[in-house]
Amino acid sequence: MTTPTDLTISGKRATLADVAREVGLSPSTVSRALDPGRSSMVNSATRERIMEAAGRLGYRPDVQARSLMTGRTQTIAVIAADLGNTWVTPIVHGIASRVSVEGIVPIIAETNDDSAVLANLIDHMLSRRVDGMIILAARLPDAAVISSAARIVPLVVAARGLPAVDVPSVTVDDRLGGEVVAEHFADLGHQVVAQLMGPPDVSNFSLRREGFSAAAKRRGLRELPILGEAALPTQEEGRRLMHQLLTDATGRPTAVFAQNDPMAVGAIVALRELGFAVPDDISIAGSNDMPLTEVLTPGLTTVRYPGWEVGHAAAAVAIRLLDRAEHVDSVILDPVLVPRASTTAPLGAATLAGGENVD
Amino acid sequence: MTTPTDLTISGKRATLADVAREVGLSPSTVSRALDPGRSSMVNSATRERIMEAAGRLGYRPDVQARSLMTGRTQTIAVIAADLGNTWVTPIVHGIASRVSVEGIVPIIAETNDDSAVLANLIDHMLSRRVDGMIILAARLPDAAVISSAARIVPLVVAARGLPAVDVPSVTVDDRLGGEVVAEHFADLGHQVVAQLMGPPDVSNFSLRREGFSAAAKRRGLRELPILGEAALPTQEEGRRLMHQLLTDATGRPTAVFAQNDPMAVGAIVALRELGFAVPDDISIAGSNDMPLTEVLTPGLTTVRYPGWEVGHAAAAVAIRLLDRAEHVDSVILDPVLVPRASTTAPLGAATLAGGENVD
DNA sequence: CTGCGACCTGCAAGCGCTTGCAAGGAGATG
DNA sequence: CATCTCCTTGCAAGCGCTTGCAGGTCGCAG
Repeated sequence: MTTPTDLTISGKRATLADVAREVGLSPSTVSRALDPGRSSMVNSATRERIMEAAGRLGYRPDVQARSLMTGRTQTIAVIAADLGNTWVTPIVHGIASRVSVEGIVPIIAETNDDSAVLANLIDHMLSRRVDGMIILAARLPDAAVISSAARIVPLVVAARGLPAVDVPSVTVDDRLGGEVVAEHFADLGHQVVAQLMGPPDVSNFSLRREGFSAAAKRRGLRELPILGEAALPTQEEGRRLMHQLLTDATGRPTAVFAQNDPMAVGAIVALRELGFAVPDDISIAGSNDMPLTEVLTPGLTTVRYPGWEVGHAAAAVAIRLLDRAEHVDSVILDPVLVPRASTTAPLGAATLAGGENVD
Repeated sequence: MTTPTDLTISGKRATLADVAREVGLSPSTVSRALDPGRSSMVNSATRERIMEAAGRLGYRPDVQARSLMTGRTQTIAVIAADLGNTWVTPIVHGIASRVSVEGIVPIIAETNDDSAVLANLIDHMLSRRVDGMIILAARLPDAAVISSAARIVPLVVAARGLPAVDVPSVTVDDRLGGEVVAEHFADLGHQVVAQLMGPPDVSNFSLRREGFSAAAKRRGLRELPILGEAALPTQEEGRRLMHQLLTDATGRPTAVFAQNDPMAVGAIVALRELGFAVPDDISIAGSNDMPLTEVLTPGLTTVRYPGWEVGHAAAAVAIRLLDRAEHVDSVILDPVLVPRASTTAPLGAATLAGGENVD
C-alpha cells in the first residue's frame, strides 16, 4: 500500500475530491474521467493521470452518493415469504444470476407470509430506493398493496400469478403440471385415480387440482372426490390425507397424485404402514422434483419445477421494466414430468386385496 | 390518496423539505421529529402536526441520503460461493432472520468459487458502503484479500474457518462431526471401518477425516486406508469411491462414513449394484442431514449440520463487530449425530454374502 | 488578423438528509 | 426587574457525487 492515509477501520476512504486534489484538477473532471460512459470527454493524458492517482489512493466510488444524483441504486428487492422453503432458493439463485450481470445486486427479505409485514417491507424497500422489486409469495398477497407499489416501482410477482391485477408475473403453469400427471396415469392404464390436495388458498395447488381433474375427465378416468385438504403441504399432512383416503373413500384408486413431493413422501409412508406396495398396489406421483426424490425407494415420479428459470425470467422482466419498457408480458413456464419408479401400470384388481399377496 | 402530487411512476416522492413546507417548519425540525431517537427534542404538539403531514404526503425517508450523512447504510453483504448449494440456503436464512430485527438488510452475491470474482465483489460491496460483510465459502478464500477487507469493514467468515488470520468466523466443528460418526460405529460394535473422502482442499472434509480417524484409532477400530478422493462431493463420486473401496481395499469394512449425504447416497447405490445390503452387510453414514434423508430406504444415519444457526450466529458476530466491539471471538457450533436405519450392528462374517469371510 | 468551432476543464448548484451551534422565547430565580 | 436556564426551533454546512453551463485554449479557415 502506497496510500499515505490511515488504513485503520475508522480511516476515511479516498473521495473524488481527494483524487482531484492529488492531480490538481476539479472533481468534475475526475468524475468524468472515471465514468467509462463519459471518459471520452476528457483528454486522454489527463485521464491516465487521474486513473493512476485513483488507483494509488485506492479510490472507490461511493455508490450511495452517486445514486443520490442519478436516482438509480442498482439494487433490486427480493421479497420472499420464507427463505426456508425449498422452492424459494432456486428462484433467488436465478434472480441473482440474472441481475448480477447488470451490476445490480439483490436485497432480500422475508415476510413469513404475513401481509402486514409484506406491506412494511415494501415500504422499507421503497425507502431504500430500490430500482425494482420481485415478490415471491405462495399465498395471494394483498392485491391493493401490490398494485399500488407497482405504480411506484417496477415490480414483478414470481411463482404466483396475480389475477385481475396488471402486474407482470412469472409463473409455472401449475394447471399443466396437474394435467401431465393425469395424462401419465392414463397412459399407464389407470382407471381410478385421486389427488391429495394441498392448501387450496395457494394457487399452485388449486391449479394443479384443476389441471389434474380436467385431464382425468378428458381421458375418461374416474377421479375419486377430494376428501380433505392439507393445512400445510407437508409430509405429515400427506400421510394423514392418504390414510383418510384409504379409509373413507368410496373406492380405491390405483394411482394418486400428491400435490407436492413432501406430501407424496407422506403418502408413501402411509401406504407402507397400511401394507400396500408402491407402485405395485398404488402408484404415487408428486410435484417439484426436490433433491433426492430420485433416490427414494421407489424413485418418485414427479413434476420438475423450474425454479432457477423462474427467477431468471422474473429478473429479466424486472430489468426490462426498469429500462422503461412500457409494458412487459407475463411469462409462463412449462413444468415437465419426470417419470420414475413410483408409478407403473396398475395390476389387476385381484392383487389389490388388503395388501397381502402382491405379486 | 389525498396526496396532491402526481403519483405516476416518474412522480417525485415527498421529501423532508416538502413536509417542512407543508407544516411551515424547517427541515431540521422535521428530521428530528421523525427520528424516534431525537423526537424528544421537539415539542409534542409540533411533532403531532409533523407526523400527520408526513403521513398525508406519504413521506418516506430516503435511506440512501441518510446514510450519506450517518455513514451507515444498514446493509450487510453476504457473499456466497454458490447459492445453489444446499448448505448455503439455511445459512442465508439464518443471517436474514438475525439482521432483519436490526433493520439491516442483506445484500447477496455469489462468487462461483472464483477468487478473482470474490475480490471484485468485496470491492463492489465496499463501494456500496455495506456496514458489514459475511463470507460463505467452502474453499479457502485468499487470506490476503480477506484480511485486508477485514481492516476496512467488519467481516466474518462463516462455514469455514480461516486459520492464521485474525478474522472472526462461525463454523461447525467438523472434526467433532467426524468423531461422532466413528464413536457411533464403535458403539455399534464395528471393527473395520472406512471413509469416503470429499475434496480434501475443502476444510470441512479434511476435518471430518481427521476427526473420524482420530476417534476410530482411540476406540481401537481398524480404519482402511483412504484410496481416493472425490473431485466433487456428489452422489456420482460417492458411488465411484464405494466401488473403488470394495474393489481395491485390503479388507472389507462393515461400516463406511461418507463425508456428506449425496456421497452417502451414492455409496448406497453402489452397494446395491454390487449386491450388498445396507445396513445388514455394510452400514453407511453421511453428513449434513439434508431434507428427505430420513425417508430414504434405509433412512440415512447422518450428522446434522446446523446451517440456520451458523447464519444466525455469523450475523450476530457481525452486528457486534459493527457496534464497534474491539474483538469478537469466533464461534464453533457442535454438529449432532442423527442415527437412523442405515447403520446397525455388524452381522457375523457368514452373512456377508458377496464378501468371503471378513473378520 | 479576426472569427469560429472543437475540445477540455471548472463552477456551482444541487440530490435528500443530518447535526453542531446559535438564537429566540418562556419561565424561574434572586 | 434583571439574569439565568431550559426548551424549541432554525441556520448553514456539509455527506460524496453528478451535470448543465460557461469559460478558456488552440488550430484553422476566411
